[in-house]
Parts: sequence; C-alpha cells; structure tokens
Amino acid sequence: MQKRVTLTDVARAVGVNPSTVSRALNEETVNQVSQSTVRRVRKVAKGLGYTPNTVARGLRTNRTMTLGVILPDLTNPIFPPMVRGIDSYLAPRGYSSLVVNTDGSDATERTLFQSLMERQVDGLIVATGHSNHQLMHDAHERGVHAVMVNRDANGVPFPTVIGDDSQGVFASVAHLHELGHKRLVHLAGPAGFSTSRIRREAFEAACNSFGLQGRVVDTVAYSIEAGQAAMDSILDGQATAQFTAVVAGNDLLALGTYHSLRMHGLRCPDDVSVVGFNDMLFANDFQPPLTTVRSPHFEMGVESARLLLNEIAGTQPGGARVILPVSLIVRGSTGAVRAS
Amino acid sequence: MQKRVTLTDVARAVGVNPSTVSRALNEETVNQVSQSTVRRVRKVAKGLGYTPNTVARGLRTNRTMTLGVILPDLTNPIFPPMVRGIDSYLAPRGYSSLVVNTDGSDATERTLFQSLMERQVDGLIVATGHSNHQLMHDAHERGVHAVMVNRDANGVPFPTVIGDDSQGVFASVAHLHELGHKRLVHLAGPAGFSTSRIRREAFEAACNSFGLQGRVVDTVAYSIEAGQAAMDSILDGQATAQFTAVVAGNDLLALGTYHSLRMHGLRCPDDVSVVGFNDMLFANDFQPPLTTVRSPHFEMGVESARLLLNEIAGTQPGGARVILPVSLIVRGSTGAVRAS
DNA sequence: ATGAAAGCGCTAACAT
DNA sequence: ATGTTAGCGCTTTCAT
Repeated sequence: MQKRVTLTDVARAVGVNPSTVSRALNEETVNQVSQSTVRRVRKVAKGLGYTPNTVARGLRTNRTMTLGVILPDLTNPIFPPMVRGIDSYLAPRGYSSLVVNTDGSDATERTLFQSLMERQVDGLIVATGHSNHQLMHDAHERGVHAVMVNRDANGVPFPTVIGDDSQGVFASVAHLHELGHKRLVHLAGPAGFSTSRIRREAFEAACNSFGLQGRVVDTVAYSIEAGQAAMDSILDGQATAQFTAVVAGNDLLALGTYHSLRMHGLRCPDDVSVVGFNDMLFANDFQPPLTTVRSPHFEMGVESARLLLNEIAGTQPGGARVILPVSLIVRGSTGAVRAS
Repeated sequence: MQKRVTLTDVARAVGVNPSTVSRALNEETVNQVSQSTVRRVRKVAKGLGYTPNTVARGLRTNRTMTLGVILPDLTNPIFPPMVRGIDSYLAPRGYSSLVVNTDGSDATERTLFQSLMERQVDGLIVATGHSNHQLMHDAHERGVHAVMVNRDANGVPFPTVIGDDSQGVFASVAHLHELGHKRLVHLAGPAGFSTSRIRREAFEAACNSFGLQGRVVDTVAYSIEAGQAAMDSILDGQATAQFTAVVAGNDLLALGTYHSLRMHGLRCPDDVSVVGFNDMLFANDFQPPLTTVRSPHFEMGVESARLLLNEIAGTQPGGARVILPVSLIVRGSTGAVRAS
C-alpha cells in the first residue's frame, strides 16, 4: 500500500494541532471547533485523500465498531437473509460484522468466540440453534455484550429474538384441520435445538385442541436427506399411509418429504399434504409450491442488531425477549383431504 | 466488558519485560526466548486469562489480518458457498473476512470500499459480476491488494479466478446435440456482466460448430422473474415452439423457464429440455431435477483467498488468471428431442 | 477555540 | 536471551 495520509499529515498541512483535526472531523466534537477551521480541515483532508484509521481509533476508544455474528452454516438458506438484515441495520450506523460458521461444533464455536474476542468486537449476535450454555455464561461474566437469535433464551442471560414458532405450527395444524385432515405426522427437528422442541410441543398441543391424531417422528438433522429418510421409514413401515398430512419441522425436511413421497408413488397434495416451516428461498419454486410458515429472518436480523446496539449503549434491559410474528403462506402443497 | 488482561500484565506477573512476553507468545519469535521463559509466560498468560489484542497488534504491524469480500448480494445462492470457501482457507491462517453487499450499485460499492479501507483490511476479494473499472484501477494505484472472482479480468490489473464458462456452455450444447436437438434458445444474462457475454459467445460458437440453430434472447437480470418474462415473451410471440431446448444463462433463469413452460402447458423435458448454469443449491430438488453446469463456487472462494494471500505476501505475479474446470451435471430436465 | 501531552496494547529496532 | 526505547494513529484530559 502507498504511504497512508494520517491525521497528523492533515494537521501539518492546515497548520493546526492534530487534536484540532480530530475534533473537526468527529461528529460529536465539531462544535468545539470554529466553523472556519472545520472548513479548512475538511478541505485539506479531502485534498490529501485522508482516510481515517479505524484500527487506531478503536485502540484508543476501546470500540472497534465491529460485531461478531456466530451461526452454524451460511449455506443454510435461512441465514443469508438474517445476515443481510443485521447488516442493513448496522451499516448506516458505522458498524461492520464479522460472520463465522461453527458447523454445529461446540469446539469450533469456542475457537471462533475466542478469535472474535481477540479482534475486540463490541458485541456478538449468536444464531447457533443449540445451546452452548457454558460459553454464553462465561461470556456474560466476562462482560461481553450479546444477543441470541432464533433459539430459545432458556436461562441464557442475554436478550433474545425469536419467531413465534408455536403460533406458526398452530396455524399449520389449523389449516390442515380446515382441509379435513384428521391424521397428521410431524417430522420433528433433531434433539438439542430449541426450535425442534418448541415446534413439536406446539404440534402436539394443536392436535389435541383440534381433536386430531398427531404422530411425531424424529429426524437426525434439519436436512433434506434426514427428512427423506424419516419419511421413507414411515412409508416403508406400514400398509399405505395412516396419515394424510405432514407438518415438517422445517422446509428442508418438507423437501425431503417431497422426494420420499415421489419415490413411493404418492402425490402431493393429492395423496399427502405437506406444510414446511421458514418459507426459505425457493419455497415457491418447488413442485408443488410449498405451503409453509414464513419466518421473518431478515427482520430477525434487524431486530437482533438493534437489540445488540442498545445493549452496548446500555439502554437495553437484560432479559428482553422479542417474539416476531410469523404467518402461514398457503401454496400448492396442501389440499383437501383425499376421499378414502 | 471486564478489565482486560494485557501483555504488560502478564509481563509484570512473570517478572519479565513486555517484549519478552510478546516474543514468547509469537510463533515467529519464540525461538528468541529461552524454553523455560516461554513455559512460564505461557502458564501465567493462561492463568490470567490473557487475550491478545489484535487491534493493537494491527496498529503496530500494519496488518489487521482482516480481508474484505465485496459481493452483490449474499442471498444469491452462489455466494454462500464461495464465502465459505474463502473462509475455509483464511481461518486456519488467522485471517478473518468482512463481507459486504453492493446490491449492484456502484455508489454503494464505492462507499463500502472506502469503509473497508478505513478498517485497514489487508486485501480485497471482489465478486461483483460487473466491472467497476475505475474503482479497481484507483485501488491498484493506491497499492491495494485484491483479487477478482467470478468476473472476467478484462484489463483489471489484479489476479482473477473464474470458472471455465465457455467449456460449460459447450458441454451443454454438445449434450443437447447428442439428444437430437436442432433448434436451441439461449437465455442470455443481462448486459454488463462478463459472464453474460462469455456464455452467450460460447453458445453461439457451439451452435455453429455443431451446425445447430441457436437463437439468443436477452434477459434484464439473473433472476427467476426475468427468466420467466423472457420465456413468456418467446412463447407468447409465436405459434408453438420453434425450438426444443433452452440453454439458460444461469439456474435462476432456468427456474423462470420452468415456471413459464408450466404456465404455457408445456412439459419439461418432454416438450422442452432445459439446461441451467451453476448447479446452485436445490438444483437437484426442483421438478424436474435440473441439468446444469456445476460451477465450483466453494473452490473459487478457496482459490481467490489463496491468490490474495500470495499477493499480499508478494509471491504472486500480477496478472494471474486461474480458470477452474466446470462439469455438466445431467439430471432430469434434458431428454431426447420430442418426435414432431 | 486550540495546543500540549499522554497513552490505548502491542512490536520492532537497538542495546546489552 | 532479555531489557530499553520508541512509536503505530488516534482521542482525550488538561492547559491556556
């Protein structure tokens, strides 16, 4: 890189003290400097091509204007919108974010956490669905600012942003009920994820309240393959379906269900209706277009960023819990129960 | 945050000079310190919970170990794998990356570029498909290290990583030729993207070399909607299809083509075969599963990170051009030409 | 309204 | 092998 122009260079060129330049260039201190000096400083700074050094500033002020975002895997389609939501709130406020992927490993999460601390991030947005309680409690004790997103608070001492999953599942079951379905299957997400538990419990509660028969089948991962495997085991294990609709733990599981149904010569929604969860990218482009619960991932990102900045500013009560509304998007994968 | 433990704290506790601690804790300088001191330092550092301050280090060394990644939009499914590829190479080497989205705006790109410079990134990976030549030349003159990925070098003075798009399109056309197709349509990506031009030219060349009739139709964006609109205009504009296969500029355009065909009561591949480009997420999950050219996005990320680090280390010749091989993935969207 | 001086935490000469 | 000194570029008292 070429020799960088520093604040001192500008000061020398204007003929004032570096601190004056600093004041002139800083929003919160401009009013301490005379109008004319400010003008001269600005002009010279621009002329010289001065670029402030965020690193030096951060060292001095103890604020790097950088946040860490910890998530399991960016290639999971629910995260890009969330990251963009975070960014949309942060960028205009001068913050940047360092995004890291844990791939579901606690060890990796620890390493990345440490690395973010070394980089002096001002705070953390944690979107890893399972609960590394120990790490979060350590963080809290070290005085780290953080916000959890898309996972249940469950004793973690940080603000939390989640979607109203229970409501979403309830709406799904209600929708199937209206279509005349009586026997449902829920493909539950893997153990350890708070979302799995919440959605499963909501499913059971909803079936109860509508007087429907609801069977829960576990999956080993939130993935297409796991969904397909789970559905295969159901379809292989019994004389034709004892159910007419599937409430999948998320859209990937729903997609796996599509594959399994197709393999078994079953048609959706003619033979089996399917509801997903998330309304991820392309949910409308599968065949049939997937009826699913829209989870506001972008907004969750925005909200978590907002909460974190408030936390850092000290204007945020510790245990806040933001629950964002979800909505059922009815598309082609659900239909009236088949005549049997 | 709690009071941080500094290197000086450790030095005091051990009873040595800060610089000794610095040497003891630094890979490249450990051998300047006696074994026993190293051990003591490490032990105390651990005991005190010392966390190195990357910011201070960066100020001193003029290397932040942070790179900038500029891309159009993270929610475009080709980018998450690329970002993860970049990260997989960087993380083990102690680098982090700041990912920013331009949304295709040159103005935004400039702003973000500036912001990354202020953050003292050690280099840039630029994946914005179109060519903001001015910006890149300015960067080069300022001595910025950078690598371009997924766009043509075309006079830009930085190393470039691209997929072998021509080869991919050629393979697509060859595949359709073998299936007996004689009249093809190419849905060309929007003007301004180097990939649009390259793929279009490859399509025309391939049709020539196989003696096929190849029609090119422009789209206004690499999106589902644009693909659908373009296909609609073709299908609405003439008595039944004058073509039997579509080579789409990318998978999104192919997906739009699916929608349009369906709306027009045409079946894929029975009536029209479709080939995409990229093999993006879910390409195998659409109906029919999409025949497409696999572009190695993860590897492109890895490769661009590798090049950039070499550039920074000064071991990289300026105009390097890495062309990664692509491969045609044949799935269900292509079939033998229909009997007419 | 501006200047002088100190220092954030670290590393890199230069001693010894 | 270790200590001393200086300083990266900036902000922030404290003076004036």
